[in-house]
Amino acid sequence: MNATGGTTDETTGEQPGDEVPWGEVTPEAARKLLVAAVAAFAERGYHATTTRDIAGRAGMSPAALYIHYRTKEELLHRISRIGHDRALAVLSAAADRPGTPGERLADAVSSFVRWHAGRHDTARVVQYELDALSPEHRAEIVELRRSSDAVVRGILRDGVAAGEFDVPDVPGTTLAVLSLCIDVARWFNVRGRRTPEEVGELYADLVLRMVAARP
Amino acid sequence: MNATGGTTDETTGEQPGDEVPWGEVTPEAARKLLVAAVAAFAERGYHATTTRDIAGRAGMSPAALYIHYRTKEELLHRISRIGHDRALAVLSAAADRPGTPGERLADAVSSFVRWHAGRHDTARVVQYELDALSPEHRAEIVELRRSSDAVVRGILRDGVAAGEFDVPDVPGTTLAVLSLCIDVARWFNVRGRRTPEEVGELYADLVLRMVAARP
DNA sequence: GGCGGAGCTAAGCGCTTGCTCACCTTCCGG
DNA sequence: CCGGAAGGTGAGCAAGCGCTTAGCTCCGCC
Repeated sequence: MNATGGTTDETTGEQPGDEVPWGEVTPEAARKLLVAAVAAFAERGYHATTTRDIAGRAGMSPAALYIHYRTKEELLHRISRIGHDRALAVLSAAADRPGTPGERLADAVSSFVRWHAGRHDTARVVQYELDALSPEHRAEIVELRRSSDAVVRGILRDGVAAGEFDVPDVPGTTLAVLSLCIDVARWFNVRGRRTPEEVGELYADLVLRMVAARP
Repeated sequence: MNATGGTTDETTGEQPGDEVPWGEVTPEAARKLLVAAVAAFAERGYHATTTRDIAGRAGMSPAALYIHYRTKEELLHRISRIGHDRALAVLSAAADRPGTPGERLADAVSSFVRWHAGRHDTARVVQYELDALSPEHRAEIVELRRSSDAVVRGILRDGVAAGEFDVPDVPGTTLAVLSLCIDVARWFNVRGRRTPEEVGELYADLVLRMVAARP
């Protein structure tokens, strides 16, 4: 079915289970357009990006976009939906692994941060272009976000119950932890000094200090 | 000159030294346009806001904007410049007050957070519309941002030198602290459960835990 | 008491935007 | 060998954009 025999996968250095970046977007042309849109939205923002710009980056004519997507907003929605699903999957996987609350929290934070740093263009679109979505699509994504919140809050509650954490304000601290991780997408620079792994480790340590019980 | 005799100041409940929100913008019409622009940019983003929208909110015709500002981008630049100056002033004032590094850090974080929460519409424009500025204007603002970084890094260094803090990675922790504070502008909601003061206190506590030396 | 300039508006210019449509390929089952 | 769907293009439409301009009103000043 795929037009070219050659593989055009960009190796992104994530876990082995991660495959091709946007492999789930099935018609090859639709995938190319979506990848181009992610790059454009991340660089300039949704409203400053034109459909001609997206099509141009994908090496196609502007009209081609409307064969695979009804509107520019639907394209953003597809990106947001898949991106949020991925981020939530990364977070949940870490949270569900066995271990002490401290180990699970460190794992969750470092994984989540690694995703936001490594896929920072996707993450930027997903986290910062929410308001460009239609009200219905926005509501759908906000619901996913509540799930992320629940995952982190769950770990904190477990740690408090086990006497391992000292967290006076669990909802507030959950908010702070997620905010810290998400904002990585804003400032992370590929040409900067830190790798996604280093930032993940640093942040896991900082978050553990935030919640650790004083002995 | 002003049409109505009544004062239209919105009381914003900041420190007494803070006066009218955008008092330094001198022709009254220019101030009204700028206030309208802040509201519009914060709500929809710079690129999704039209000059007609700004003028409409200010109760004027679209052409009036170009009497006081050369372009829409200059309006954004004025907002960014003044906003960053204010935020940096708040941060520096707290950092320069006498006290232990711990006290100064707590004071700096709570003040900075209070500003980002209380003036969250201004902060949102200032922190998240940086890329809409022209390269020259952008560079100017980035320079201001480096000053904020230096202020926080200075406190951390002092605390480490005094043996009060345990911070293995000072630049990285500086980044995290500032990121945490700045991102408040993104999620803070006036109709939410927390007041700016409460968030400031919570965050000051969390940051102190991040850097505290283990006894 | 007429004058000049500052402040503002109605109208609109030139251009770009999201999106459409008539038409052209390519490919595959009968 | 051919008919028709699927996927793509060039040209372009209506609407909206940032910004300009001609002209009006108001007011301090000689």
